[in-house]
Amino acid sequence: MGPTACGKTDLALCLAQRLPVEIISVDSALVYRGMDIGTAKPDLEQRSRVPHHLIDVVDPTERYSAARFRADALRCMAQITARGRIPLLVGGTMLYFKSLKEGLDPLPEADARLRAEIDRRAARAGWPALHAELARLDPETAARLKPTDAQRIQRALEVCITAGRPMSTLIGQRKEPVPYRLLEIALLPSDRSVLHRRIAQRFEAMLAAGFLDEVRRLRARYPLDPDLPSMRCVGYRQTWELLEGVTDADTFQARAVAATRQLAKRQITWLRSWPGAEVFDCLRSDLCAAVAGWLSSALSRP
RNA sequence: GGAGGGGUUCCCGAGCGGUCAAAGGGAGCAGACUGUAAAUCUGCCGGCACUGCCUUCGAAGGUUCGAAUCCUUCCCCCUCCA
Repeated sequence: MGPTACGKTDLALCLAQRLPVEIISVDSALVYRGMDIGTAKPDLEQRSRVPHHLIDVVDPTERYSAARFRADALRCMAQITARGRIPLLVGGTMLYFKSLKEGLDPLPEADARLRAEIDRRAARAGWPALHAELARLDPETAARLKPTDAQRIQRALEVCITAGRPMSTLIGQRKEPVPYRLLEIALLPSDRSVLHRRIAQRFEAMLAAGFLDEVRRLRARYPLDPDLPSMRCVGYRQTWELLEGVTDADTFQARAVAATRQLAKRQITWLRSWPGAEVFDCLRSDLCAAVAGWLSSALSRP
């Protein structure tokens, strides 16, 4: 587990040379087919060296979810362990890690029609009005949500309406934790400014590698719109604005890099309070050896 | 050379005699997070011995009970005429 641009891919490939692992991507952006450059997806050469899973599993027009990730990851873990190998879960989507580790309550899944309906009402009445409605359906959930938190209000209403009962009564019940022993490793940069520099340099490299053309091709190939989860990914959202002519090139680049820094910050916030994780400085030069050493000794303990 | 416009807290940008440490936005920092999570949301954001004090609105003077706001000189920047 680690923030963007901290070196997860390199570390995973290095570890794969020392341990019998297959890699499972824990990343909400790597799941999209055709979104390669902007997501810093491991390339085909890298993926040919070690089996990778949960990369390129949906089109950018589709939606993925934490629940779907959990099911997919558990299936992969079963298959990998059946082959006598070790699943190496690598990524920065902390909600996915959490869902996998702790399980999810049996909530209804997303309902696109209902969400569209809720959006229409919000456009008319405003989110605070929908928050007030949630307070009638489910006071407990409304109390912990801010009237400004559109996304969670929408989800809570969706759950209450489709389940026919308050979301708060469905939560905290029978969550099933992962049926595997986890060795949790958190990568954190000892110096944030170094990570920020890496992020900027990596974005330059993405542009040089044809990131803009990648997005143009995606737009030509799929009926995309800026509200899709895929097009709200860091970098893609800003590129969309550039291609639509609402920003200039300089603003675009500054915004994309800033959005990446902010993503890293949120990931770091998760990791700081992640229970049970062994923390390594992702900037140390002997990172792979250090992690491999810790892993093999942890693996040798029953 | 002539005519205008402008220099504001890290950046952009409002303010145009007191209610101004100075709107708003961005960046940054901190945090929250159950099927959208690379999403969404919240707080902080000049300094300090912090219900107050100190430093700040290009620089230096001046007017005033009181100035980022008015006057003078100076230093930069931009537009236009030549």
